[in-house]
Amino acid sequence: MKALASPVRLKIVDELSRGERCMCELQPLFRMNKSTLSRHVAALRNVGIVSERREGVRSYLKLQTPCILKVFDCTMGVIRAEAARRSKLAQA
Amino acid sequence: MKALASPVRLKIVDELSRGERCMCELQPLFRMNKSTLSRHVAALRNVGIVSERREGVRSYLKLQTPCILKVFDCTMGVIRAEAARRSKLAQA
DNA sequence: TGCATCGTTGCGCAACAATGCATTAATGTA
DNA sequence: TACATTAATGCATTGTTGCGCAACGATGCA
Repeated sequence: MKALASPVRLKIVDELSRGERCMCELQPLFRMNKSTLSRHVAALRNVGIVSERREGVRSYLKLQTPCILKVFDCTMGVIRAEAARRSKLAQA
Repeated sequence: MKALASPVRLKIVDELSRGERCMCELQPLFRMNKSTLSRHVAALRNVGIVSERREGVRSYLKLQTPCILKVFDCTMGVIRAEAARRSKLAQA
């Protein structure tokens, strides 16, 4: 869960949910230093959420756990329910 | 996701998955100071994972999001797959 | 009112996580 | 071989989180 507790890593997972990507393709999507991005990806690899396939000098990343998309669904449900609850409170 | 990125809070969710509990029932399950536990519970309440019902001096907590149990399933799957991968590597 | 119980909040400290810079390792190409 | 590209790592700095202690607010009861 810690590995998913970061907006940057969630965005990486989201991007990989649409297909394999190499580090160099991810870099333009983030403003951060490439070393920082590398460490975020490493965090996801270390826990097995993402797998790596090297091809020459490039390393291609793949989402290893389709069920994570269900996790996102659950999360969005919680967010929506909480937003509804708050607007109801504000109205009252 | 940050709210679930803590062993303590995961244990709280697990306990609440078996039914409503008050703070005073949770306290014996943890060695920590009650203030710390209170903060962990507050973190879960703030994002809407857990809801609260006051009854006199006690506050009863309830898991608001059954889909979280599916998240646990997914997580266990990742953990098992990663463990298998590692033992395979170690063997080779 | 006085007192006990349940839970929250302010504060300071220690541990941990995220970041950029500089460097290094591995691979491909001229 | 020399050089460029891709990715990982060591280090220092900064920001965030977890924790216990002490104090506080709220409720119930004698």
